[in-house]
Amino acid sequence: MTGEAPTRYDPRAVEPKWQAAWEAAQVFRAEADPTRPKYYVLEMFPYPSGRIHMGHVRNYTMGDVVARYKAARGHNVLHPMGWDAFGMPAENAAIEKGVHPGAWTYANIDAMRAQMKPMGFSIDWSREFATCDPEYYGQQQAMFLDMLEAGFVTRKAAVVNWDPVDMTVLANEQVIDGKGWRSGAPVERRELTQWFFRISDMAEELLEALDGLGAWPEKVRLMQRNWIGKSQGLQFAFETIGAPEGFERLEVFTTRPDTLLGASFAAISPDHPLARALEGDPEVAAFNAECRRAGTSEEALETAEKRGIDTGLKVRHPLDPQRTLPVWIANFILMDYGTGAIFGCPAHDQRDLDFVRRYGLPVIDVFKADPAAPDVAATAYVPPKSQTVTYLRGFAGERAMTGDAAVAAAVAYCEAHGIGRGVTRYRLRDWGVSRQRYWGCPIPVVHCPACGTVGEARANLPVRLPEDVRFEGSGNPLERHPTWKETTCPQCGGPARRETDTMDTFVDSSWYFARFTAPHATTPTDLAAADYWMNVDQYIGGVEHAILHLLYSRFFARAMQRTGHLPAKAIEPFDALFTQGMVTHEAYYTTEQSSAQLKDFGFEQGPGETSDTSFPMTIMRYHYPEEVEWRDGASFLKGTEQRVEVVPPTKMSKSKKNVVDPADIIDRFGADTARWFVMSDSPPERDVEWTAAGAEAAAKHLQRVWRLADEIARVGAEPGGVAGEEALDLTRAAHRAIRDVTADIEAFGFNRAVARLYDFTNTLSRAPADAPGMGAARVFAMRILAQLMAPMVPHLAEEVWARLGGEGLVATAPWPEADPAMLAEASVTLPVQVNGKRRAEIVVPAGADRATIESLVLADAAVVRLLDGAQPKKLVVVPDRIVNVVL
RNA sequence: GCCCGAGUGGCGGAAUUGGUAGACGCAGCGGAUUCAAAAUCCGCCGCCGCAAGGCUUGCCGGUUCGAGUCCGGCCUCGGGUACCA
Repeated sequence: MTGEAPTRYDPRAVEPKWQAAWEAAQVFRAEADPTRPKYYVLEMFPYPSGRIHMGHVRNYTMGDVVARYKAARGHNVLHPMGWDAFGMPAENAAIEKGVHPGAWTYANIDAMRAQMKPMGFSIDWSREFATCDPEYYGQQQAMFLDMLEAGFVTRKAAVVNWDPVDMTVLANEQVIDGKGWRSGAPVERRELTQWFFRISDMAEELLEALDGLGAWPEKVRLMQRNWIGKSQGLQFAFETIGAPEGFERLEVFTTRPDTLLGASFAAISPDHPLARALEGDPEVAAFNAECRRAGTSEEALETAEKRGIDTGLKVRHPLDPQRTLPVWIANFILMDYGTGAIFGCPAHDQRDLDFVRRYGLPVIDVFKADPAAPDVAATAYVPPKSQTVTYLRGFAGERAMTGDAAVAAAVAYCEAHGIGRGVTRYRLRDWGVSRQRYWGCPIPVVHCPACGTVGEARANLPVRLPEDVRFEGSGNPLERHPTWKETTCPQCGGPARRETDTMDTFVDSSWYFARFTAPHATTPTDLAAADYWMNVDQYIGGVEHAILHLLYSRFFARAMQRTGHLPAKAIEPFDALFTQGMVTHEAYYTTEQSSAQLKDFGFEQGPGETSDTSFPMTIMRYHYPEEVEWRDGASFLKGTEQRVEVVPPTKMSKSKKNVVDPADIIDRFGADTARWFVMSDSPPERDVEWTAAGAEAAAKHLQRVWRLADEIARVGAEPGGVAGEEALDLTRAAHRAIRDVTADIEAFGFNRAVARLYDFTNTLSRAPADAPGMGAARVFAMRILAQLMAPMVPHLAEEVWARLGGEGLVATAPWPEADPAMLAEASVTLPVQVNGKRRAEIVVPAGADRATIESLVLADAAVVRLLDGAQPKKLVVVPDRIVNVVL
């Protein structure tokens, strides 16, 4: 070894240097090349909020590891990046700060791109686009027109949250405790005519195709299956007694027709036409109005207290016309599912049981586990349909049968007696895409008084958003724009009005993956490019998109294929999916006492109250991690005596201020440290908690690898090459590292790959440097280490590679192959259990047979002692794994 | 409410198909180096117990020669719930 001090690794200098080298060699530029297998890796593109956060770093590092690994394995890799750029936050910024949504969005994109480039991701930036580019949304409008013509689009009424003060439609997120988030006014439900994609027509096909998605997580397929919600059941009509004209029959859908004899009431949604028809009764009107005050979200409806009102109407039981059931309006019946009307069977449905207990309606048992079982009391009896039960009031065959069989028999019986018919229903509803907002893709349709609703002429696309708009927080800016909506009808040429709804941003993200294959095409896609690059081989993103985004994309790919925008093979666009966890951090807050006045909450001043009528309240204030310090086993606001409350790690969010800015980490430690940290420790599908100590440890390790490489390079390889047992041991360890790290990367076990790389680094640094042939062995091992680390920490890997005289760039070097001859193990250590507890271990040659192992075990001192002269009852031998002696 | 996950030392986690629970890392402790410190290197490190030994993968029960892993019943936390993206 020479006496020189090792050079220190300086990421600030090294990282830009290699980024420039990759740029100069155009390493990440993707060009179609039919001679090589392609690989398309895609991470869910970001919303341009303004800053990248650790979640982005983790997501894109995972994709980058895959992209760099696949490139090293000889694939022609496509790894693009873009921006999901339409959406509400831009409009909120416009309202709050007076900036134009477009200016705000493009400034954010510039800022985020500038933060992302220093991360050294292997992205083909020449394919970048934002969904708010007219070149993108214009093509989206063209496809909308194709889909309109092909029958994939429809218009119908839908219910929205309406803020009566701001005169605007609210997103579910903007409804807090049933009140508008800005105005504080109680939200109303309002029905609007909206544009829909007819995704429900594809329910069966989307369901069946899930079976083919073998490289998707099972949980995502399950969630989609349940979301589509195929169910088979009976639809029939009750004959009503005393109902208003036109409501002589009440259509009901049930998945449990076998429980029809247990019906004790019928119930309809407050939004059911019959419920509306009865609003002449002030009590009914008041009840319905009350129900409509809650938000429109399923969560709000389903978690609300179960309440109802008796309409006084009756219906006849179809199997027993002498029996009549009361008709209730109940807040838990969804108008969107089935027919908006049900019959209640409290004995076998917990929600119905809770309801009848509250309102004193009868409970009628239909079946029991066995005839002697007690009657239903506090909990409904709801066994799986596959279970055999005994029907007490059977009308459909045998008394003892499974629920499934009974349902089928009940449907057959009802069909034979003209009571109803078996139907298949899906929970999946059509996809409403209309948004009454400015910052979205305009729906390219014109309303003409003469021709009706007409698609805009292709020559007029894109229908651009107007620039001169004002944002005041009320109404739809496009609707209020003085001239934008005035146009001429593309059919008759007469004056007409533009559609002022824009599209749901989920539309934008439902085809961007296809656009990346030909981002500058003058048609939505280029079929040759799509044919080469599709499908996405590996898609990576958050599990929060498991249902909506992925289902909409699957629908869109099918619709695009049928309108000629994608090849047939792309109807399932994502071959493999990986859902990664979030990056979390503790959150910190302090509380302070304050006072508030009722008028602060929008209440009017009461008669006896003066303007200073106030009440105490506690205000919570969040603080950034760097404002907090630990002292005497407690946390304080830095430099003060104020105690800080610590919230367990949650998703990093601006509102909780528990964010760590990747830019700060890059400034301090470099991009490789950030990349190494987010790949370490936590399995990628699970949440990872960001800690300052972890980041420092990552930086230290990378420095250590550099020192080791530098030292090995100084010593160099002796001319004789690898020789000697110790040098051979190190070489074997290198081959094992290749085998294990490769397997871990293939299996998305990045944390395991990192652990193995730590292990291998330890082995390498502890190998005796002066053993014979060790110089060559160490140079070989160090180069392997650099290559195996390259997908995670590409800059350090290039520097080490260059220091060791590696040829060209690691980024373009082929992935190392493990030599099977170097992997064989001579002997194995077998644990010996006695009665299932480990008591000894024996070393046997690899592949030793049962007899050899048995004789070794029975001769083992510990086993002999425990046997104490007796014969074992049983000897379980699993060759190469374990031995269990049963006494 | 409903659907889907997750729970292992002080902490993040590891553990082919049921086969040595705790790899690797963080924190901590001890030592070397140093005038001292930083940095670095070496060692120890689940819990109880002086020890022999016993206990231990959210809780309760089961299957098995053997359970973190399989089955049944809970608890807690997280994601989604159709206009957040």
